[in-house]
Amino acid sequence: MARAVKRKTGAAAVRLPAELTQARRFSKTRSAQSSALLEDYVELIADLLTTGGEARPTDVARRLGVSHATAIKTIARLKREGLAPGRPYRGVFLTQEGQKLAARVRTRHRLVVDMLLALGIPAEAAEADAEGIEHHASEATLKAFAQFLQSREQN
Amino acid sequence: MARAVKRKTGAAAVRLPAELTQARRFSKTRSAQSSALLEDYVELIADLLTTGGEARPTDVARRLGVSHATAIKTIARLKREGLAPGRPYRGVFLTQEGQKLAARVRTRHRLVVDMLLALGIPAEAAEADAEGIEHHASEATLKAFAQFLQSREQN
DNA sequence: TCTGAAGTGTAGCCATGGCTACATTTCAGC
DNA sequence: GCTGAAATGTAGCCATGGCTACACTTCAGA
Repeated sequence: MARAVKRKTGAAAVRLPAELTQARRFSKTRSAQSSALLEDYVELIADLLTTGGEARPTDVARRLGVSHATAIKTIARLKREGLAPGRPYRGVFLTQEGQKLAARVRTRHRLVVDMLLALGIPAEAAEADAEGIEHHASEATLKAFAQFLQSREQN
Repeated sequence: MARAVKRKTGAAAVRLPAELTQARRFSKTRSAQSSALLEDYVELIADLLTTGGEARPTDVARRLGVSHATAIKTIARLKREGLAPGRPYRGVFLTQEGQKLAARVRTRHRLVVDMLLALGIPAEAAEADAEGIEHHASEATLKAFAQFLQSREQN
């Protein structure tokens, strides 16, 4: 049983499209994960700025449940990528681009949460799941969510 | 504007529950990501075993879109965690635990895909999004998805 | 039986995102 | 003004999950 069956020596060159499609899907999922972190930071910074007028690394760290060192390191990456300017010891802000990203992320987050709530999922679970789900919802999915919610409202 | 406002020196001790809740949510999301990879591997190995009778590292790598070295390294981790036994050069299999996990993951995957399809999302987008979403759907959310689909069928 | 191609495994590199420990800066209150 | 506590920043460690390069096994076919 353990012995491998006949090697498909020649067949390896004939790559099946289905195989490639699946590989592409996984790649997409992997890259989504790398941008997810930045999106979370930007969204949180925007939230801190609007509610408190300032966004300090310590607050970011506390809200995300990571050490302040981790938060500062990631914020440095935000700066490198032109999303969040800020001078040392003076808190962090958002560039126009950062603000646009934050707005998009916030809208998307609310949409996903509303969708889950509409399905009858308890608030706490809906919030928690949305945190993970939102980074993997394509435009098509978001549109479908919006349409579902809209059709719901009309009844 | 850049100057930080009054430090809330004493208030730091009075941790808001909302803050902790959010931090907990993010932690949960982070840990979900670490198990997501193993789940994907186990699901794929199960699929290869049922359709082809064997699961070879190269096939796994090809389907996931990673190098064979990466696949082998992760499969080694599966072995360490008691999910997938296998002797060198003889393909990989699943322990009972691994099979149970695979079954759970497969059911969940299909549920998420069906849900997205039911919302009118195109098949390719539904498959791709499900790949990311499935790892973040709690029991409550899965139950809600199932109920939604069931109510749909009755109409 | 031999051999070479394909598959498998190993070594070692990189980036990311965690962490702790330590150094520096700021600023409220004396 | 000083000073000490809190915030901020830096250094360096670890694990994970990618990769390439190279070494070793297997086995189909000559």
